[in-house]
Amino acid sequence: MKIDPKSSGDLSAQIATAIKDAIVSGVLNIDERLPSEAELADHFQVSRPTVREALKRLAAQALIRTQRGASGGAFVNRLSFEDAYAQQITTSTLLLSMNEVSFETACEARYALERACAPLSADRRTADHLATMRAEIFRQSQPGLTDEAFCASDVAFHRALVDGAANPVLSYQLAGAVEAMQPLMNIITFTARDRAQIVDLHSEIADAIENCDGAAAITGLTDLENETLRLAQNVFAARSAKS
Amino acid sequence: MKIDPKSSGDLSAQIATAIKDAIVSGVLNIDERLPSEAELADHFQVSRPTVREALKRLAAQALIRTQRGASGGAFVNRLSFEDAYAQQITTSTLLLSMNEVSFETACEARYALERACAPLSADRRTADHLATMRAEIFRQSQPGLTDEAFCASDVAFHRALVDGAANPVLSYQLAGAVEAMQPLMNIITFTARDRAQIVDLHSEIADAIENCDGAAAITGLTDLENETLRLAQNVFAARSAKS
DNA sequence: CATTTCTCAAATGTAAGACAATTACCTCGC
DNA sequence: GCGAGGTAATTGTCTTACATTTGAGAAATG
Repeated sequence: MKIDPKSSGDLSAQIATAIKDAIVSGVLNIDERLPSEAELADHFQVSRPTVREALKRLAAQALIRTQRGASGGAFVNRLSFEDAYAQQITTSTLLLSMNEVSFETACEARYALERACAPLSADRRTADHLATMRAEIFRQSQPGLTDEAFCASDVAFHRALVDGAANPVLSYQLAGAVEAMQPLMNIITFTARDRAQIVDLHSEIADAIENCDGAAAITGLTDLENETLRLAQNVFAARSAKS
Repeated sequence: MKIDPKSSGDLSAQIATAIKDAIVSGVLNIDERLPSEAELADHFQVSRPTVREALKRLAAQALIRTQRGASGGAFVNRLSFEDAYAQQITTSTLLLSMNEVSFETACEARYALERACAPLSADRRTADHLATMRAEIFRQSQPGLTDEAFCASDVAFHRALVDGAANPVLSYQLAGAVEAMQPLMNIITFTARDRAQIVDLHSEIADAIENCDGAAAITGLTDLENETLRLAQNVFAARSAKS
């Protein structure tokens, strides 16, 4: 399983890679126990702290979990969709915030992906998904809502739309695209009129999904994308005019 | 910046979270140097190995990079699209291999997402993208190709298609969906006739992209999805008949 | 005999100190 | 002025030790 080829980087990185390869290639199966830290240290001819650093690298990626006590140790972790969601969201968020991705680019990607889900969601949505969408629409129409809460509700609405497709792989992929947009959306300060328009479009989309009309849902999403872009342009124009 | 709230988990996990929050919230900027390990240990009132384990967790997520020597240390890393690609691909691959995702579900997600890129790619593809697609099509028509090489070329073809959309966020999202499918595709042993059909569909898609015809590209992708599903069903039927 | 409690061993979690390796910076000699 | 070498700072690694948790078996007790 565990040869350590003379590659580059720290020892802990090399060991982490070796173990990761063993997991990916199936040498180590799910829920199988890894050798103890002392045994690994002996095997790789390094000290225990070095092994521990390697294990922490893997734990950070949710590849293993550790348990203390007798018959404890490190176990290969089944990567759950929830773990993957979380990783996706933080990675996507950082990617957008650190790389000066234009609002247009991020928006385009998000709505392109959402439109991909729309026909499936129109086919398969359950009453539960519809109820969530309607509830978020209602919340969004409440006047006292802060901008942050409005955006959070927006995310919840779109999550329900995506989850309606009943395809966990799609949900996983979209989680990053939808949630990572929230910080960008938060910079738009919505006027009452803006919100009303968005809520109307949300209702239009929800209607289309309820009527199992995928094409109408796509149209609604496209309209929403254009509206979002228009609002963003206003904000950016006002900002550059001020400076 | 760095308070350590009484949360759960190991000390190293808590410290890693604290630093990550500082990065995400902007307290630490890109390329800014973190305090030295000794200073962090002093600040958090833990030992240096514990701090190191926390830093390794962050390094595993490409959030920081470290440098030895005087004026070395840990620096906030700009999360590049390439780093994010790599993370996405390994996460997606493990997610599919560890969760008994059906071939149909993965296939549906992949082609739904690709169809989302098709119109954009038809609009924006460069000669370079087209050339890559044609070259991969040519390679796929060579008779001596192994199944693995055929699948790898398939991935390269679809990557070019996706990259043609000229939207790095889309490329990032799709990288996982496309590449993670490869292990699943590899279980299909293609006959010569299968390959010819797939190559024809690839050509059809490339033609559509060349002619800036997004609708035709979507049609071609849908046909390819159906063909892929048909092949997979044959394989699964043959397999269950044998057992 | 059943049940509770104790103790022990194994494993991870944490700490402290030391040394090696690397690298920027400073000083000194020319 | 400039190059060579030394020096300090910092990460990388090793060693040793102790603390904490947890399961399992032994022992005590009803």
